[in-house]
Amino acid sequence: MDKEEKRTAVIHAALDLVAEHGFHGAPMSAVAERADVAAGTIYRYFENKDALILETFRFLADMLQKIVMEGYPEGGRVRERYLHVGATLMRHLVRSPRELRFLEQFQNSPYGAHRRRELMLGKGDRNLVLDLFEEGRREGVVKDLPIPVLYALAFGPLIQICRDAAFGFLTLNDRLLDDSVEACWDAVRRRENA
Amino acid sequence: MDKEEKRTAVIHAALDLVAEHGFHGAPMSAVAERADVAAGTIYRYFENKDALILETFRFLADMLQKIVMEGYPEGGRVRERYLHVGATLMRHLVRSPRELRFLEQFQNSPYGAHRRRELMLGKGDRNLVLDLFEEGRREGVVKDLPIPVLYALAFGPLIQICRDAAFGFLTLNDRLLDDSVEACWDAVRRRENA
Amino acid sequence: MDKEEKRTAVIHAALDLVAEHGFHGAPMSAVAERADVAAGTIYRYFENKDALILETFRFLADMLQKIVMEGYPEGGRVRERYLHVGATLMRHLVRSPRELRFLEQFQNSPYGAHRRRELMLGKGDRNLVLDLFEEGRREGVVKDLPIPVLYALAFGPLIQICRDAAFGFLTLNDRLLDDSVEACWDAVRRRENA
Amino acid sequence: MDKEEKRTAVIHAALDLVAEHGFHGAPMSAVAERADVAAGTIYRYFENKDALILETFRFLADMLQKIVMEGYPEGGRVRERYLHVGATLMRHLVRSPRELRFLEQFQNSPYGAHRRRELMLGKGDRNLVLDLFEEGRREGVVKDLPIPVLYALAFGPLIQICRDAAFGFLTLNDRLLDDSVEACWDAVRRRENA
DNA sequence: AATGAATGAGACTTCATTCAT
DNA sequence: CATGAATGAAGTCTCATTCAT
Repeated sequence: MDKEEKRTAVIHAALDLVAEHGFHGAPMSAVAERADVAAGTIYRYFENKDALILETFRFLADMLQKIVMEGYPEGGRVRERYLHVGATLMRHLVRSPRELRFLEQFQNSPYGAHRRRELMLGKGDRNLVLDLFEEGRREGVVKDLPIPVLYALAFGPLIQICRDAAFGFLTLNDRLLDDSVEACWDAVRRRENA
Repeated sequence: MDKEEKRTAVIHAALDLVAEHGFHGAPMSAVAERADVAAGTIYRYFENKDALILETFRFLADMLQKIVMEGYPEGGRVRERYLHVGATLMRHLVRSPRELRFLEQFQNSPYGAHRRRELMLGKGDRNLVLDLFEEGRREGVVKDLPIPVLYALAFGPLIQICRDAAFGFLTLNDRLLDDSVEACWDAVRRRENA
Repeated sequence: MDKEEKRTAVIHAALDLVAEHGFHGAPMSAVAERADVAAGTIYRYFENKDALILETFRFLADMLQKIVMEGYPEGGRVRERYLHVGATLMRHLVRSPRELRFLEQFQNSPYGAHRRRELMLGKGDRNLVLDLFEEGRREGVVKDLPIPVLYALAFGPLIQICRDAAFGFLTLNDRLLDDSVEACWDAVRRRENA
Repeated sequence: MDKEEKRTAVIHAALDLVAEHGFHGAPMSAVAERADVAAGTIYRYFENKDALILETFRFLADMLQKIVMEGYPEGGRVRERYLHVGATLMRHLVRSPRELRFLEQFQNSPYGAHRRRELMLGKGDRNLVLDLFEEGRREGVVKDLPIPVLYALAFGPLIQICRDAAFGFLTLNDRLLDDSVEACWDAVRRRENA
């Protein structure tokens, strides 16, 4: 196991444990054991527990961004692009309840209180969703509401629905999944528009 | 201070501390101090910490239900009734960041993992929101989607928006608040309808 | 064992262990065990390890001051008063190698770096040794040197000699003890004087 | 960097770190970093941390001895020779608070508990100070007290005074420095003598 | 011979819970 | 019933030392 693999192993272990048992149930000792490294080793890669959790989040956020970018209809209409993002995101999360659980745990925790907005907004030069909403507003396709509101309308329900699916409150098939994304589009689109 | 008062004092103390500092910052000793009772006394009223937190959540959920019931347009149309619930809820939470914070902390924690659905669905003989959605579907006013999906579409964004407001990412005025609820209604209503 | 006894037991345990094994060899767990209390109990009486060590030092310093005050020739000449303090101090420390060792450990440690001067100078309204030196200088009995220098000349060797005795490098009888104090007096007294 | 240089680099690093932060603040990893060698390398030159600290002390003790021997008035009178040793020692330590701090840290630590006497007594065939005192006693110039007592009287205060100067409790000029050594001489000399 | 990543024992401290008063 | 001191398991993190490269 080389250096990078070990780092990744720790991140995966943290992801798993937090997803399964919450932050409370993910002591560093357990993370170490699951990653098959010694407790002290974690501290060579991460300054402290906060840093580990934060990097785990970033690892996940990066991954999601990559997934969403695959097949992204670059030149397409705002609606098509949003539907792609929403559906791709859901499809992935529904199949990865572990990641979903982690994101949930993270969002409302001392760790992630102020990082929420990093998710899915991209962190490089390009900000996928922000661009989408701004363009949509300019074109009059999307309601003239503040970005955080649009963000909440467009993605809040999707994640919650995946969560319900993960808990077994709901069975998600492709049809229902698409309908959910479409319903969110109804929330953000201007009513005069299709 | 009689028995019931003491119980309530403990619940309020727990609510405050969890809201302010998270579960992490709400040790039983601090709850006891804030409630002005001895640490051991809490255990006469609540079996353990989990039970205390859970009862605190229920206390809050009951309170929200009462608030939402006030001025509820019993005989009105589905749309009006939803708009009342959504707007009343937001208006209250936006002014009570303490309660909002607690609910957030609770939702994604070992404590509340499986209790999420209790909120706002009522727990007595009557289930406000459930009735609303079922009636709406029957009448063809609301999309024919599973209840959890409708629930996510209708309320998920509202709470998230309040949270954003609490964090200062957003300034909520009455207009924006109403527009947000209206947008959620767009998500759940059948497009053929107003 | 009542409250104050327990506090004292912890202080004694800390004193013993630091004296025997140095700060390094006095982990809180060992202090707890020696004091016959649980590890957590210590923290009811002392905020943290630093505080425990500091209070242990103060306990000792107070004790020494009391011992030195016994039989102190209040109205006597400076020489007599110094000889009393020096000899009483030595006599006590020679019989209490534990206390001696603690004081040594304490002096040059992160804990006591800046507290050195508290020792024996008294902390209340009255400062025994300071008064002694100032009076001696005024009367021309003591050399006109800064207080810290006088302090070093008058007490430094005494403590070192006790230490040597504790380590067995030296056997101290009453005669030798008195001669040592007398020699220190020679260091601080003006040569023209007896 | 050849073998001996590397050894010396490690010793210097240990000296610096212990002086600046105490033993507590001188982990082997930090020593290695400061010495610009790998952590493991230290163990090729020193069996363990204790050994490193001990050798650092010896390095310092040797250095001090060399310094004191410079300009030593070999054939001179006991008084002159003592004054030379005392003043040279003080002058050096006052300008080298780093070395002073190390010696302090060392003296009362698990490391140096029993090594104190090595300092300044020389370790080769010749024992500078011992010879001085013995000769002084024989000639009747020095009090007839055991060597450790004379040692404490003659050198204890000097080091303490340097320490006070290093801590800023005292400002040492040449005059005060000489007076201090002279005062110590008063402690060891027989009163009938000059 | 040198490296430095890995180890894991152990340090300090917190806190849910109990129980003698 | 209430109290709150006591408990001790468990958490985070450090660091002397080893060993594969």
